[in-house]
Amino acid sequence: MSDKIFVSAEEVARKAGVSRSAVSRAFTAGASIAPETRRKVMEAAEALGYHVNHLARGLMRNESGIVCLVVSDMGTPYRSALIKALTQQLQNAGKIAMLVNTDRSDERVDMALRQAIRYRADASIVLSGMPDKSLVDLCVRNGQRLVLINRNDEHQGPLRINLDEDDTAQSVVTAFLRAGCRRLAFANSEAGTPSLMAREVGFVAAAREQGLDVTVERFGPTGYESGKVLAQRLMTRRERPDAVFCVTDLVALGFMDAARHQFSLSIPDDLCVVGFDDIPQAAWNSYDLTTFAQPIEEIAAAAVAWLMSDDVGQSQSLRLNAPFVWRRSVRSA
Amino acid sequence: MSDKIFVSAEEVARKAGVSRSAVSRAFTAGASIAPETRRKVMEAAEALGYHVNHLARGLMRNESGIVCLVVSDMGTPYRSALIKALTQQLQNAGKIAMLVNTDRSDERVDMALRQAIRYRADASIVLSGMPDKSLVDLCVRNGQRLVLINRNDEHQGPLRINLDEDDTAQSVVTAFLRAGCRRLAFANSEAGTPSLMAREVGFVAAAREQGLDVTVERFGPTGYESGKVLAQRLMTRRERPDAVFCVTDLVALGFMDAARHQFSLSIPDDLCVVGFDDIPQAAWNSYDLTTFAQPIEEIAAAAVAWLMSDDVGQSQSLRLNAPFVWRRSVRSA
DNA sequence: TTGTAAGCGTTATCAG
DNA sequence: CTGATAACGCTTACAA
Repeated sequence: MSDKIFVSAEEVARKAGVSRSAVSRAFTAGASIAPETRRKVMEAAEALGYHVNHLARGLMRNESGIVCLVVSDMGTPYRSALIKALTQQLQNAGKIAMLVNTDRSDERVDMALRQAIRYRADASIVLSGMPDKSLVDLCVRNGQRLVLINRNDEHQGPLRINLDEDDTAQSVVTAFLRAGCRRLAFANSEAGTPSLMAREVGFVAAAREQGLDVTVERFGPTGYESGKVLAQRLMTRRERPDAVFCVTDLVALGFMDAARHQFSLSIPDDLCVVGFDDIPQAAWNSYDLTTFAQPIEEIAAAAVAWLMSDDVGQSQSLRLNAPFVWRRSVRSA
Repeated sequence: MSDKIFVSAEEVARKAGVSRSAVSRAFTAGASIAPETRRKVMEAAEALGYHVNHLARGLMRNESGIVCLVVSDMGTPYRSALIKALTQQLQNAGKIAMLVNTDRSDERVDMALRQAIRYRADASIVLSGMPDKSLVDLCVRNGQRLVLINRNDEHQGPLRINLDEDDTAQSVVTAFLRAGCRRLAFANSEAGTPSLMAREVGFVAAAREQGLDVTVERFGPTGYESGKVLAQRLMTRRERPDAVFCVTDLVALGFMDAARHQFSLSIPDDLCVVGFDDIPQAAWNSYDLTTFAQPIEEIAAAAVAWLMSDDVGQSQSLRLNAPFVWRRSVRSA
């Protein structure tokens, strides 16, 4: 199938009239080599089209330079934005991203981690799903770094990056109350991941503190279509909600579209809506959605910084803020 | 920075009481090994947490299993959908995707291809930008396969996948005429890539055949915000267009939002809009955009099939269809 | 600063 | 079917 014929350091050495190790040194940052020798090597390398074999280098150095990104739903705005930020920052740090798609079953996350191990990835970053504990242990035991983004769990060893959502529920409730809303609802998916469920629980609790009940509805995957269905369900209730907190922006946008086009509701006059993520579409004129901004660049920066750092770094947990973004989907006064 | 300590085949061999090569065979599909021996090996491997080192395997087999994806604007709906399809299909074919972000300068595409060569990727798939001819040659010379998606150019060696857009311009003009539109416009970005420019040229030509002039406007990058600016420019003209073909869906959605919210126009009553790509957002209720569907799965399938195929495959060019998707942004009668 | 030589973890070859 | 042995292309002591 493939018969690649790459030029090796040996050939470069011959052409440049130096030893094999001189070639190696020429391509190693901070190696002790005479400028003149390096020039000769580089010249020969350029002429022959030589490129260091990172497979071999990784084998020797015990450091592949590869970082494995484990992701599902990568077509989604939030996920793709995060992938973009991560690949960019990894490249800036001299690493290269390997991308594993884990759509379908959760078992795939384990497969992904296995791939990472096979390629001796320096680290893995898990954006979706939860790897089996035994595999996490295996990674850690093998000295492979592991970053878990938004999977609030109790694994030992890896870096866990989560959002600090202590205040979000409070903010939303306050916003809704100020807007004069009293019939609150929460639109959730059936994904049931910890971070999503925490959002629901927090909102219900915060509302109760103000003496308000929340109508909770859950349906399907976490996306636009589910938002529409959730609107159909919530908006046909006897006590129609006048404010809804949607578990993500995508759900919120679907909700808004159904509310407007199927129920002829006006937003924010008849219904206030808040989402979560601040995907680009949330800012589009048709929606102008009030939401919380995922600190994407900070997440990526934190992940990369940690996996580049020298210290052993025991199990560590990081909490980042998701700032409230005020737009027009909630009445202001 | 990293001191990974993975278990090697040697250790497994010792534990299983067999030779190193037996272990290798146990993990090689179709190798001649006794079932009992394989069982012993697998058992020991499982117990020790052994995983074949693909760096070493790639070195020996001269086939890394890596396919390099070269992409810019990966946060965009179309791009991320294509990445998703490609990673999925590559995995199904037993390959793994390496992702290189080439945002910023075009020179980065060359850097990306260099990375692919360094990791001895079995193939590279370029979704954005144009690599330098010398690098393409280098890849080809080294026996690395190369797929260029939507970069209609004249390189030798690689597989080129393009859309067959011969009929699209015609379809759009016909649709606009049927809707009773006479003042046509084309909203383009300033990216100036061949495929985008071909869209413009084709549309202008098709309109002229019907005796109609097209007002062409170009602005900024190819995205939502540019669409808004383009609307501002086109809709303030003396002869206000009553139909616009936007170079991509993202541009079209921005255009629609500006037309509606800044010029209070009704779509499709005052203005007909057609886009290109059929990103998920085009189907959202707020837009319901008539557009052409990128055959994403077919593109991915074609790319993967070609790079898995055995035949030497001389320079080859593939043209896929982008079906017209009728929605409500164009008056039907 | 340079070259020599050993070794990284595999797989392919070739006897047995 | 199995086990030794020689690659694969590179880095890194070590000695010169």
